[in-house]
Amino acid sequence: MDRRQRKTREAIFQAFTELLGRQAYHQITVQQIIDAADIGRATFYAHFETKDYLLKALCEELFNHIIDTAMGHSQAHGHYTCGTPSDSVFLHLIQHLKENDRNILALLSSQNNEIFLQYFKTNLRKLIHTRFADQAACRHPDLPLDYLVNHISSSFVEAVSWWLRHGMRESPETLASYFEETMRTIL
Amino acid sequence: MDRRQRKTREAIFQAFTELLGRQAYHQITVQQIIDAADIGRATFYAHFETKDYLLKALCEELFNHIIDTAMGHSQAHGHYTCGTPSDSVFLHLIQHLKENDRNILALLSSQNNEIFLQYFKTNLRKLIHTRFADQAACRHPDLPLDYLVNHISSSFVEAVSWWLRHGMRESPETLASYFEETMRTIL
DNA sequence: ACGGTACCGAACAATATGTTAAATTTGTAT
DNA sequence: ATACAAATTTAACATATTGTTCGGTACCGT
Repeated sequence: MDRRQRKTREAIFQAFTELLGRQAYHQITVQQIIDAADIGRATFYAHFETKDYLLKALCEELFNHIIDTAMGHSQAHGHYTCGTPSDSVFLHLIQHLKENDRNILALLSSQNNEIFLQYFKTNLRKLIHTRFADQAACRHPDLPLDYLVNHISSSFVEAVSWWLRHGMRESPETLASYFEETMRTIL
Repeated sequence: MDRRQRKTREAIFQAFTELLGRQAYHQITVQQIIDAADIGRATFYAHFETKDYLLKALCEELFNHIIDTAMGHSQAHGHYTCGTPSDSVFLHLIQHLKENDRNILALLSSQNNEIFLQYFKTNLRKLIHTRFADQAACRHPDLPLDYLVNHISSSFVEAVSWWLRHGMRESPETLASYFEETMRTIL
């Protein structure tokens, strides 16, 4: 990819996330992004068809990265933590979030959370499915697998969301233990 | 309230919900609502300052009603079902949803679900708090009450959301039993 | 150094928003 | 039944945003 393209694309993402930290998504105008990124109007539309597509691209970059590293983590350490392999993944996810890459915490906690949590949830379902489906299904043969996967992943996202709402007072370990406790019967 | 006001307010709500069944909230314009409701432009703004306020008003009417009746139900039948008072409330909630008052199912399931689920969740937290706080806190003294309430209510909303996504194939009783099962340790 | 391509800047039509004013219809209280 | 009050209508208005177009400029990769 052309160097110029990378730079403006990065500038747009940068400006966009910075704006998202201050205002709700719906209230942000393309013009604001253009001004903040300091680019020409036509340039923006050369990169993204719409504000919605920009959001989508940002989310994909963000969550694909998070889920992928978590995926790698859980696989790499899988055979070292046979006893309770679950908390390992979730703890790593929380810790990774706390590193606040690209100011993701602001995006997840602010007025925009509905949008981002939706993406988060969707991506997480894949992880949970490949990682814990067998385990959960074995413990609850009477529940549909879909239902279980949905319950686990949405519960985790809601736990993180709760954590953010309350100013992240708990340590990642504590939060992970909270989550683990509510999932005791399931995982 | 003036009869004319009631009628136009109702017409606006009617048109709005009907539109929400077909398009996403953000894509709906005030003009569309005006046309569908067949009212003058100024009239709309005399009733609602903004599209967002209209949404808020609709949500409040919708969920206040649902939660209130559920609240009443649980209190009225409380002493008859001392054994498992929990499923009673949740089952009634699901059944009430299935009656599809004001086409609420379309709103919850369509592209707008994030918005409505958010309202649903918020209102449900109050119900859960006054109804199950003691019970849950007693079983999990080491978890913050906030966390528990959030977990229960969001799990229920996610269960309903899952149910809708899959075409409501299960009966309300079955869904309630699924939910009950995942909440076994907690409630 | 050269060809290609990404950027700029300005202008453009189209559309949506929210407000205002006067005229008209309707409700309600007496 | 009447009269006053209040809601609705219609049309016009300024403003803001969107997405596109085009000629010109600066930059990249080879």
